[in-house]
Amino acid sequence: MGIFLSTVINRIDRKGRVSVPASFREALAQQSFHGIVVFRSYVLETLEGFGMDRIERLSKDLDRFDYFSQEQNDLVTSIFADVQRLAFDSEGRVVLPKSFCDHAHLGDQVAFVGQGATFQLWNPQKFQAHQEEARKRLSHQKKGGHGNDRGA
Amino acid sequence: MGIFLSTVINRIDRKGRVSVPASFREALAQQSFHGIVVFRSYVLETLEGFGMDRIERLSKDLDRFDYFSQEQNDLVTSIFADVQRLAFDSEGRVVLPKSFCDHAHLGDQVAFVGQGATFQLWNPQKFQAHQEEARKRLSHQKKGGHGNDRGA
DNA sequence: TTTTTACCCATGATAACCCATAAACATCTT
DNA sequence: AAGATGTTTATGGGTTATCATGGGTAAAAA
Repeated sequence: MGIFLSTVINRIDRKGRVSVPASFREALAQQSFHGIVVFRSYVLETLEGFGMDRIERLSKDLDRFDYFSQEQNDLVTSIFADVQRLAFDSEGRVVLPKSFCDHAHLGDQVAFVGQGATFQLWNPQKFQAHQEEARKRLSHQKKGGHGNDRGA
Repeated sequence: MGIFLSTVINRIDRKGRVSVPASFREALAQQSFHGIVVFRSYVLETLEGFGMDRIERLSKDLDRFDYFSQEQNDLVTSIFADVQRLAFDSEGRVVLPKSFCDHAHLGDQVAFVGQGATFQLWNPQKFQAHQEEARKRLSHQKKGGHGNDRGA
């Protein structure tokens, strides 16, 4: 499976369509489902995305007749219930549901942000702020003494 | 076997019919029985649903347990005795028994809620509250300490 | 009969599909 | 090195197919 790298900002047209970056589509090329899988982060104002195979694996992992694990139930109703399968059109675009655009405060642009095995969809301004904070945290950590965790 | 994703709210018409979402029907496509299998959750005010093959597998799984355990008997009574097989009409709709609508407090709308290998039927308002609670619990858990910060 | 259940067709809204253009990028040529 | 050319990618719009929903009617059950 390919990996998702760099940040690409694309436009949302009046029909709500966005091109998924070509490099991301390439990373998803050999999947069963021709499209992406997206859900609302329950921590950040962003959308989490990846390929169908990943959600299928997660489904197998969580498949059980155990109704009494609170955390598992929470995960299932927060993720599977929320997930949208967004199929590519013939040009490699998807349409984001309105509720998802609201959650991530998307206007007429989206930032596709590679995260390795997954990616995120951000309001470009919000992402810039988020990224700067992340970098600041890391550099303070370095100056402060004890080392990075897996930092570059 | 396909998996059940997203939440779709559909209307119950005056004859009691509801369209099962097309994506759910697709997930059930290669099953022997052309319809869904539903029973009342014994934990929540919701209906649990899936395809025929799964109830057959559940039957096999329970077979391996102790025949005379209390839990076994309770499960069998709670699930198998309660299960309804609901066949699709030519448009992919089913009719929910009145006792089931009462259990889940269904009025003229149902939320079909994907849970991966299974799905649930909810009163839309009740589900929204239920989902928000689940998300809140998860996000507190994340912020609270141990996990990574790149939460879903 | 009266009620219920299954099947058939009609319609409006929406999402998928097709083609056209524009912008970005890389390659080749002179 | 600059310009020309070709190719991939992103964007825009129009048209068709699919889906959810509603109603009618005939067979089956009560």
